[in-house]
Order: sequence, then C-alpha cells, then structure tokens
Amino acid sequence: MGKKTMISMAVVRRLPKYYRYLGELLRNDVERISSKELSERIGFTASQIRQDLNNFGDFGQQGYGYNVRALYEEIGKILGLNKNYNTVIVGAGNIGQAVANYTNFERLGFHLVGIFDRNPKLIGISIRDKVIQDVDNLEEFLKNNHVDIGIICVPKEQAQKIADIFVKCGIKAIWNFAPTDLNVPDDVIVENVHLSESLLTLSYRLNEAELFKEKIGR
Amino acid sequence: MGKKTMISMAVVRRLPKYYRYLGELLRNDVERISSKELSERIGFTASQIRQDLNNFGDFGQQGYGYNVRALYEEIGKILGLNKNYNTVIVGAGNIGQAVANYTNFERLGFHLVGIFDRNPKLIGISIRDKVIQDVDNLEEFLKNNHVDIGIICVPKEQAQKIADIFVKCGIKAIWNFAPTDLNVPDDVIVENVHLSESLLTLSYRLNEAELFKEKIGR
DNA sequence: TAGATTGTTAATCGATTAACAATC
DNA sequence: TAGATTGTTAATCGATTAACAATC
Repeated sequence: MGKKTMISMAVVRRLPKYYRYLGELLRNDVERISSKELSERIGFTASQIRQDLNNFGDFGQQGYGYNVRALYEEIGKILGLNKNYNTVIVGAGNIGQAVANYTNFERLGFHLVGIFDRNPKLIGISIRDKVIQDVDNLEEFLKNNHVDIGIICVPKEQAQKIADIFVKCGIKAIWNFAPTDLNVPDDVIVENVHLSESLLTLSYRLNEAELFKEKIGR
Repeated sequence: MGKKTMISMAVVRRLPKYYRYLGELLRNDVERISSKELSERIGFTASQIRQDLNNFGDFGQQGYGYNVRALYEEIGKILGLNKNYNTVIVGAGNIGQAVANYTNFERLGFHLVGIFDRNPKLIGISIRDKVIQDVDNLEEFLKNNHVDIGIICVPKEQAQKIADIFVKCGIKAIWNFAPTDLNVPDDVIVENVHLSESLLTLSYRLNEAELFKEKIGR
C-alpha cells in the first residue's frame, strides 16, 4: 500500500479517546457501532470519525458500521498497547508518587522498573514494591536495565539535567511533568504534562467574557 | 473598539507559555524583546506571536519590540491572574494530594479552601493545613463558602456525581483529573487533565515509524 | 533621519465537514 | 433487492505564515 506516512497530531490526540469510548462500549456488550452513533456519544462528527479511522486502514464495513471489539483492538495496536514498556520515574515527590501509584498504567503495559530521587529522606522508602533509589545511580541503572520511557517529575531546575541523562542512555521517549521545555535531539519524543498551563487556560476561560466586556468599555 | 470576541483555543493554549517565557526573561532582567527574539526562544514564529498578542491589544511598539514587564503583566491580566480564586479538591488520593501540595498554584492566586474524600482513613488527616472532610459535607460546604473552581480527583465512576454537585452549587469552572468526560451545562467550563491520554499519545508516537513500516510490508 | 519592528492584510496551508458513489 | 453506512473526494472553514505599509 505505502500509506502517506505521518498522521497529524490533531488525529493522534483523538486516538486515546476513541480507545476509551470503544472500551466502554465493549464492556456494555455493544457489538457494532456506526460512525453516526459513535459521533453522538464521543462528540466528534461522523465524518471526522471516518476520516480519522481511514488513516490507519479500512476498519468498517458499508451498511454495517464498525465491529466494536475489532476496532478497539486495532486502535490498541495503533497506540502500541500490544507491547510492554519499561518506565522509570525520576522525582519521588507528590507527582512522582501519584504517577507511580497509578495502577491503571500497569494494566496498559507500562511497567515501572525504577524510581529515583535525590532527597535522602525519600531514598530507601518503597512505593508499590519499588525502593526509591538515589538519583546518582540513575545512569548506572539505565546502562544495566532496558528502559523505554523516562518520566520526569523533578522541579524544573533539574529537569534538563535528567533529560540529558535519559538521552545519553538511549531513552527515546520522555514524559515530562516539570513545568519547562526540554531540549532533546529530534529522534527523542517528549510529551509534556504542564499542569500550570492547564490551570491558567481554565482561569482564562473563566474570565473571558468579562475581559471583552472591559475592552469594549474603555 | 468592540474587538471581535472569542479567541480560538489554539491561541488560548499558547498564552500560558508566553507568560512562562516572559516570566523567565523578567527574572533575567531582560527589558525588551522583539517578536523575532522571542520566536527563537519560545519556538513559535514571530508572525504568530504578533498575531496572537494583537488579539488582545497593541502591546508592542514599532522599532522597539515589546516591553517584557508590561507584556508579562498584561498577559497575567488576560489569564485572570490579577484575581484570586477559591478552590476545592474532591478526592484526596494520590493526584488530589499532589495537586493540593503544588504550592505554586497558591502563588498564582489559587487558594485551596477545602479538600474532601469519602475514605474514612483519610478523613481528618491534614494536607497543607487543610483537614480532609467527608465528601458528604461537600454540598453544605459549597453553600456556606464561595468557591470558584472545583477540582475533581476521584475515580471516574464518581466523577459525574461530584460534577453535578459542583454545578448545583453554582461552580462555573471544573478542573477534571478523572479519566472521563463530564456532562455540564454550557455556562460551566471544564478543563480536563487526562493523564492516560497523554501517555497513550506518547506510546503512539514511540511506535509510529514502526507502524507504517509494517503497513508497507503487508 | 535611517533602521528596526510592529500591526495588519493577504496568501498559504492544514484540518474539518459535506457529499456521494461504492458496496456490504 | 433495498437500505444502510462506509471510504473517499471535494468544498469549506480556520489557523498559520508571509509580506509590507505604518510608525516608533
């Protein structure tokens, strides 16, 4: 076939939502669904759903719609959920611990193999059967253990330093919770979770109406 | 003037990043900056920066650029950071505690006034001087205390129920960490933080190249 | 003044929606 | 077969980039 490579990020960011809704349908024993029905539940247009799915193959059938289980499994594969991933968390503060305890990630195939911090009060403590190690051992650990995804939960001042260690040790995917932008080579993927930016967006929207009321007044 | 209201979400989601970069420049005693220089740092095009800022007013000056402090403060106002907000967190598990402990939000004007859970083992414990209350008291609390932003950190099964209480009590902004979509009236703003979706996006991108390699092969 | 850089219009690019022939 | 619904092309809409006159 030779599909035109590279799916736009707009499409990619919708995929997990498809996966979630299809999972729910599956648990409710729904066997088949049309783009129209799915549209009503998920809130994308039927046209967009068909366009999105067609980027990856012909999953539907004219006159029938989509088989829920088959589509769920296909999207799972597209998202890479047919594989397992080893992860490490660096920074065992509040967010690091929250992420470590999110057992749902484990179920999706993301296995926490190490957790690191530099705070002596935390080193040695166990979180979900993993002993928090000294961050000074991180590089050594990464050389001896295969790790797919590095998770950064340290304060922003230390984030780049950790990213550099990740890159040096061959990690190709970084999940970054530090409120800063990381510099990494082109072949390393960074996915940011910037909580402050999310909160400020909410704050903006809460004030938007008023903002323009003032503008008009002046 | 009567500006054309409604800024696109694409622009809105860039605002916090402008605010963050300008804050850094300010701390580094940079007085003025051109869209070109800012472009090189922040990674948006100079043209986009000028377009974005012009949605809100004429903040720059031809031949000079933008005054860093003035622009920082203007964007702060646009984001609503000249005000204070009372917040409550419902769900004192890992994420709830992490959000509660994020002292930086406090500095931005978001004041945690209550934290709730239904787990008897957590009720009564203090987090940042706030005693965790029984979620059965939530509605009563909201009637007696002004709250601007409700933060949902409960499991997805209970999220809608909490959202309903928020809506009933007049809260107009919800920060939702539960991995589900909430149903609320049009005048209530929901900002989602869906960690799983972020992780699955990362997973997708990590596998993308291989995905299309397979496609071509078949 | 000359140089720099904005504000803003016009051109381009990309994403979404509409339409419909193909086909189950 | 007739009805339903996809896959896919074309049309529309919106966002980004380029260009440049205005102006500090």
